[in-house]
Amino acid sequence: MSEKKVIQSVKGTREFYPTEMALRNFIYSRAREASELFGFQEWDGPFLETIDLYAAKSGDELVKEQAFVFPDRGGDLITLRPELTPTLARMVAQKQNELTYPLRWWSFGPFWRYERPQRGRSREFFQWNVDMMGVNSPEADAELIAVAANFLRLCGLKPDQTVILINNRKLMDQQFAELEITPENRLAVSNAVDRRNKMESDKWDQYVIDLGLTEVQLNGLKKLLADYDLWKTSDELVRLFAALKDMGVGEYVRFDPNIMRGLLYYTGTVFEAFDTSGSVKRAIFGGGRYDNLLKEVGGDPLSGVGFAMGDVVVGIILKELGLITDQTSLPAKVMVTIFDAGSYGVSAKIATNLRNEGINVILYPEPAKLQKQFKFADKMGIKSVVVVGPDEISQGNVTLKNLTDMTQSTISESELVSVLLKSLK
RNA sequence: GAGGCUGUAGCUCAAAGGCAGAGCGCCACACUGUGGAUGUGGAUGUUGAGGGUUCGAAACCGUCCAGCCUCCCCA
Repeated sequence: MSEKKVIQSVKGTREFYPTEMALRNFIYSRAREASELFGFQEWDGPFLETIDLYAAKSGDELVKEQAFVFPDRGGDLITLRPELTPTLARMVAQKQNELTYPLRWWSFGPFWRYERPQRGRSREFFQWNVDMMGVNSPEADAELIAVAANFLRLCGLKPDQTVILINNRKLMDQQFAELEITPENRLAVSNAVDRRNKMESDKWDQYVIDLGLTEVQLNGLKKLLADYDLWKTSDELVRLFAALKDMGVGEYVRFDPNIMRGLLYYTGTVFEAFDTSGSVKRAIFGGGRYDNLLKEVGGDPLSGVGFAMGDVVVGIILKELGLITDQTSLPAKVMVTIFDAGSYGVSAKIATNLRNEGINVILYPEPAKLQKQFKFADKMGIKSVVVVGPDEISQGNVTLKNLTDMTQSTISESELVSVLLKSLK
């Protein structure tokens, strides 16, 4: 440790020690549970893709600036996948007429983006993707939001700790039209809306004026963005919020006209989730309806709705709120000690019997002072320790110590399994 | 890609040009059949890397690397 220099990991990559792995698995298991509650099927695509797949969305900064691209030995440009949606579009397009719709798919896997690592953002991350394709209705949109809300609930995040903000691109487009904002200008205005909470108020006003809007339009826009009842004028949103209520997640959602989302392909409902403490300003997840995705990869038009969630932001929030109740990193609840070299065989057989009953057991790997073995058990969080010394062996007994309440009792070896099964329940 | 802050023991940090330290953790013993407590003792560093200035650098200067924050973008 003192002389050799440890070679650094690649910048922005993740190292999952058992504690971090438990967090990742916690997120993965909750994502799976939420997905499966709604009948979604798990799928995955390649981690490597050609750059052409992403080039279909030309002009996309995601690919040009933020993708890991390198030549393979044949000189072709290979990309570490920065997102899943193009892969989804291709895989659906390839079997478009064989698949059964509405199609409900979910996926959880690694992605890479070459950006500056900072809080909530790394170059390597895991992302949960959930999509429904082949149906276009506010109720379908509501189902996706309900999956996401159920994930929050399963993680122990309460409605007062997180909120899913919802808007609709069509509604905003119509409002922009009423303000007589030209169609060419609407994208830039959308981006301005996205950036509004990052800029000072008067600077933002000037920014919007610089885009070519009049004072009247600016004031109309500001009034629009403050109108939290605007959703009542949209049939789609009225139906969406009704469905969300019926699906039991009304507490988690709120209309917010300021949610636009940068991605160009969203055409209707859009949504993003945040933690209300504001400790992490980034969205926990985001998604929306896209109606024209398959055309770009050669398929027939097929509408869909989906969202994606990275593991980094939600991981920070779960850690901060102390919600990691999972004991995934607990290796075993039972440890069998080795009293001395001569009794190793007895201990090993006891451990084997317990394992045959499906109990996870650590057998101390060598004779050592009991003190040392107990200390190890304590540090590993093991609940029960079995001691098999000369006194026990001569009587056919074992001593079982409960490290949680410090009690211990000597019982016959034949009782051990049933006593342990009972206490571990 | 742009701007700012930071980097000292495993961790959190002190030492403000003059002997590299503390707390916690770790290891051993007290305790040869029992963990967390207590006591005693012990180990640990190319001060992120490599240069420069200086009699002398953890400190000052520039370079590189890494982390954090803001912007860009986004999960």
